[in-house]
Amino acid sequence: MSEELNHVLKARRDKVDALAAAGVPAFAYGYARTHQAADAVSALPADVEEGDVVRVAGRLVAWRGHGKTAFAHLADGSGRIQLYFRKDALGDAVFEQLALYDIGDVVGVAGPLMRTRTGEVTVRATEVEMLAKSLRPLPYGKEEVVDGVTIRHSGFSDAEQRYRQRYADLAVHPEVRALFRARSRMTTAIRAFLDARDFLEVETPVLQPMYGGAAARPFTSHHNALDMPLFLRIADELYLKRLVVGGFDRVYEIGHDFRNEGIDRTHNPEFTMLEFYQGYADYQEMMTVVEQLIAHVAQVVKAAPIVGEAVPVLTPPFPRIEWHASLSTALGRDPLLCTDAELAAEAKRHGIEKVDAMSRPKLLDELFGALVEATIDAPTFVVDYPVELSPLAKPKRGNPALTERFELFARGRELANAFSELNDPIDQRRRFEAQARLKAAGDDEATGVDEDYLRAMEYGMPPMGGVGIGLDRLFMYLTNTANIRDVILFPTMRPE
RNA sequence: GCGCCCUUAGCUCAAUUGGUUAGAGCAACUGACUCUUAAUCAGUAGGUUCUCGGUUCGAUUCCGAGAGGGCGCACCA
Repeated sequence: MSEELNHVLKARRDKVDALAAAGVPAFAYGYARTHQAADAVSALPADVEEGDVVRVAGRLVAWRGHGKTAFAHLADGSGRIQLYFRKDALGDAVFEQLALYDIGDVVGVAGPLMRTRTGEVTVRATEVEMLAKSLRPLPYGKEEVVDGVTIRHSGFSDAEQRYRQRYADLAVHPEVRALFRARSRMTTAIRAFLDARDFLEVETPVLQPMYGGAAARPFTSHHNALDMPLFLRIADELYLKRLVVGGFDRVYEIGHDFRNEGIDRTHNPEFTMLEFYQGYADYQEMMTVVEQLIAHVAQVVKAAPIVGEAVPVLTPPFPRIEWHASLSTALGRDPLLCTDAELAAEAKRHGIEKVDAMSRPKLLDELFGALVEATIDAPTFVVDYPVELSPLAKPKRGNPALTERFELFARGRELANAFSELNDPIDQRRRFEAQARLKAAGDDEATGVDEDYLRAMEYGMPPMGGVGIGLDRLFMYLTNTANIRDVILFPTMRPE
């Protein structure tokens, strides 16, 4: 249906022409509203039959014509309200124009509030105005009541089309709007939480001459005037820590990171990351901040309409388990004392595949994932990871085989990752150089030596705790959503 | 990247073992109806069955290739 309009679309185009012929524009410039729909509904006192004149505007979502009268429902951001049109109140000419109105049109209506025989607050229209003619029918579903239970038939259930045409998905699904409102409230709550603790929200480059702060394949681009490559960031970390050097002791950023990797139900190429850094704090302090933050936003999302029911009540402190002790218990032996061959044998025994191709850190991580992470349901901190698994964290005081790092797990998934941040530029240079060797050897996830970052560290970087939280994943956990595309307004899709 | 499944009217779905003109609800169009709310009633119209190729007297149905999507696996410190 590219060139030839089908009859449904054709009929709507014809109505635009018919409106134009009557001197009525199909697309307006504005409408002076006095009430949102929900406010208008509550503006009629219970004991009053006829109230004030209101002006409401929104989308026609239902239409029931009755000859010389018609009922309709109009929906806006607040909810919906019923409209009542009478030929004798509107006049013949205006009433006949209503034939040119369709479900989906954006209209403005003025008139006094009234109550119908069934008690529903309704606008008895004395004026009606077309604000935007809908040329394409929205796929509204239907509701029916079977044995007293309301069953909603979605008119728009194809997941692909809902992602591609999120505007239509939102327009016909109030629960989808509720979900994304709740997500926005979560972000607002995070900002309020951090702002109240003297964190400064900052913006750091998305386009970076050198990417780092995580291990991932980047998106690459090119700046024409400078004739140089630029990369979309894979993490915020290194720029935020530069700012701590500069004297902003507490900073945070909420923004998109970009990773040029596979797409599945928990991965989108661009995703929302919260990172925050607190000078003079170590990872123990950051654990307290994280559990308070998570518990707070859970409370906020729980208060959101419709989606709140699924949200768990979280009460700090969250349990803490040690990486080493928990894996040793699950394994029945000390993993750090095992040879590589013994680790590979254990991994195989626990159903992990392709163990022969795995490095020692990878084997440790796989074993922990299979034996411990997968069993964690309620939010739990895993602390003190082996140094092999944590190249960016400071060594643990008193045990240099471990690092001061924690991850927060819930429902088997990682929600947060944090360290006592490495602030020794000499050590940092060694680690960068190791990365550079991997990169030279063909590892496309390894990064190079970031000389500017080293220069910043050499000026003196305060000790600090740093935390990264993937906000898409956090929101998925809170609302029990299985697919990341359901919490991203416009997920990445192949071209149609 | 691998495996399984899906793609039929604007939307949601049917179509017997491969068999007549691919059906239904909603939406649309025409008409009736001045308190309806899944409004109701009567009628009309609407299709490149994802694309290309093959098998067959005959393909929505079977086979091959391709496109898009879903789920699972792999990858993602």
